[in-house]
Amino acid sequence: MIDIKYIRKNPDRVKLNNKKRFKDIDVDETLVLADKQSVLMQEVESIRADANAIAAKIPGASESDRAGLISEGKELKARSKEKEDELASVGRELTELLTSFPNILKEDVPEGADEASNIVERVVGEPTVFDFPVKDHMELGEALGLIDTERAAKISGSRFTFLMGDAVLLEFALVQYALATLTAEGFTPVVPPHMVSTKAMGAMGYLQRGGEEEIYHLKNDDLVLIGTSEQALGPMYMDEILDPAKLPIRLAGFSPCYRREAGSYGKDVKGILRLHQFDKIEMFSFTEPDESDKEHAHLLSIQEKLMAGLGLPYRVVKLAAGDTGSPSARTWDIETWMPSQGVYRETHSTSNTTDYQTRRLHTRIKRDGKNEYAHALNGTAFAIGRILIALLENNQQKDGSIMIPEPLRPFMGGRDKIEA
RNA sequence: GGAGAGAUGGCUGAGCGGUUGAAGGCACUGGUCUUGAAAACCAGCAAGGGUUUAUAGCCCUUCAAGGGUUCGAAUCCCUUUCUCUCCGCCA
Repeated sequence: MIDIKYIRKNPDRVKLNNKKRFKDIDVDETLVLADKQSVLMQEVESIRADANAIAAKIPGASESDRAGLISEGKELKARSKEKEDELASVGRELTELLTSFPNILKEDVPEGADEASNIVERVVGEPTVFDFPVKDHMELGEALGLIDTERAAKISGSRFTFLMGDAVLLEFALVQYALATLTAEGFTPVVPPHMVSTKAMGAMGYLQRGGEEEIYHLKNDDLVLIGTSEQALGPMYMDEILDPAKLPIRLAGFSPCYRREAGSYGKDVKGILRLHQFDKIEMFSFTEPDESDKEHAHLLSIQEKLMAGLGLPYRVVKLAAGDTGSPSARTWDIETWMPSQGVYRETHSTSNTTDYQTRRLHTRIKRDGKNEYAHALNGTAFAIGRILIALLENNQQKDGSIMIPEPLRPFMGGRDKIEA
């Protein structure tokens, strides 16, 4: 959600921003509605003030005055009720409109409708070269007893998998490596609830405009499964006022991610690139408003540090306006080289959501006696499925074994390769 | 899952239809006293929103959350959530 005051002050900038993001939202209508709301609010408050004044007179009033005051009070009450109903309906309409606004993009975000306009900022490492026929992660994984999607399909359907054996050890090695790196950076490891209330999910902005299609809903309990730990970490400080001295708050969430993948039938059906369930370590930061840009660069640098440790070839991409998610003001993706596909695929993402989520969450900080919305940022440390693909494919040897990156070896019993 | 008790300001704890936005205590802030500190004494001290140059004033809202009764609700009624005790179940 963006600030109505901001829209009022900069209507043209908001219009331009929406246009860049290919969102057709009526800014003028929103402003008309907002004005209507503030007029109504003042009317309601003034009626209430009158009603309060009358109620205060009654205890001391004479018997003869009493009846008159009470009927006057009744009248005001009825008038106030009428206005309140009107105000509530305008409020609902306005909130609905406001939540459809995307965040205001940072100046440096490239224009363009889709990923074709994304900017490759740098390429690190060279696409891996093999002097033998390259196998994809499924061939490798099945041969080594790491991945069994067929049996998973039998019990759960498509887009599920059994990770087994060294794949599991590799997952926990990645988790350990990431947590060691992140705690050194001041992150607090967090295992969050995997189910959150629809209220919390709604406050994170994931339930509007078709968002609910993507989310598993446990209807008996009105809980939803998180699609990323961000959805549990963001609402953690809902309705709280944070002490700026304690910022930034840096959280490293480890959790499964549950995704219905409703709109992706037939896309990436092979292997473990796109699953209904995968584990992920996610970075999440709350900062002061003027620190979020610096923090965003920092999150990206941590992602690159983690990648450098694994020695995988990747590139950093800044997403174009149309490819940037609604809550984000700027998003960088890290795309890692996938030898079997011969392309870079997204393995990491980091977004500065500025005050877009914190405004709905009412997560604020008090500075110089004033309340301001904190800024929130998120970034992938490792998404287990995709990083496993990259590791298996890039590190495969001619004999079908997989070299283990050096930083993971201490967590793999000191071994340097996975073999049959 | 069953039975009961509860939720009030930073903390503690009164209030149980009408100057109660909320007694008292602790903590905190300022002052007197003191070489300094402590103690004692005096004074101040909730938050959110609107209006405003204002962290002045004025107005609205807030005693877990939501709804209701009433001219008037922290106080009465309903619903929900959470906490505690006992029983049951369980990793």
